[in-house]
Amino acid sequence: MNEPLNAMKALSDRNRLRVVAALMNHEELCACHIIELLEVTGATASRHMGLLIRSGLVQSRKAGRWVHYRLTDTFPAPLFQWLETELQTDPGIKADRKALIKITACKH
Amino acid sequence: MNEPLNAMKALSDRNRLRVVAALMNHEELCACHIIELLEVTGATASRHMGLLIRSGLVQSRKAGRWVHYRLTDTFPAPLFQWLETELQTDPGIKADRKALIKITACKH
DNA sequence: TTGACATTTAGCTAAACGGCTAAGTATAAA
DNA sequence: TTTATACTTAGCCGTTTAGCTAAATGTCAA
Repeated sequence: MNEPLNAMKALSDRNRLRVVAALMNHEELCACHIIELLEVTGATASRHMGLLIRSGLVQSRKAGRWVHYRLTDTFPAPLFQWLETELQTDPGIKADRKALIKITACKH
Repeated sequence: MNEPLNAMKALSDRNRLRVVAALMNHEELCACHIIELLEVTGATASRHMGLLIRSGLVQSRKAGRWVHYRLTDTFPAPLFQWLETELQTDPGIKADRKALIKITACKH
């Protein structure tokens, strides 16, 4: 039960769900993008990402000073499918998608 | 985002996930069955079930002094599918399934 | 109506959690 | 090597949550 339980715990926070939704549309995001999207401190973002990584839903890649995050290739497909359909029409997620266009404009 | 978020919150607790897993195999369970399965007080079980109902994943049916719970017919199918495959092999869930045979032996 | 039983609600406590700041680590640039 | 930058870790604080007991509510039986 631990695998689904940990995934549920990881997704039971609004900001972490926002990050996962963002990663479903962006392949890869830098820590600084996530900080800007969530409007939290780097410390807070880092703790959220650490939890997502320990849950097995997200993986990170270090490139110089930057860390890039992406969904793992073992991200549960049914979960992905469900979130995709549910979050498609969500106002908050749509606002995030729009914000991310500007946020990801400056590449690292 | 609220619909998936509330579902995730509802399933981010071990005992509530156990209840949902039980309801995936039993169509309908009485409050007293859930109390016996989780080995918690009636008050605790009631609070968990209230939260599951507010999340939209579970519905209740009052029959005299007893309340019966079941999954809603709008329970997200992808979520159901994922849980079904993941929980199938889980030792804790398997133990619950076994325990439920005895627990549900006395019908109301 | 009274009593017994099933469940819910209210109120408490301890633990978990999400936010922050400050300090630590690692890498790149000067 | 020193300084600046990107991120993580540690520690604090207020809020939420899961458990409990006790009291309230609702229903059936005597």
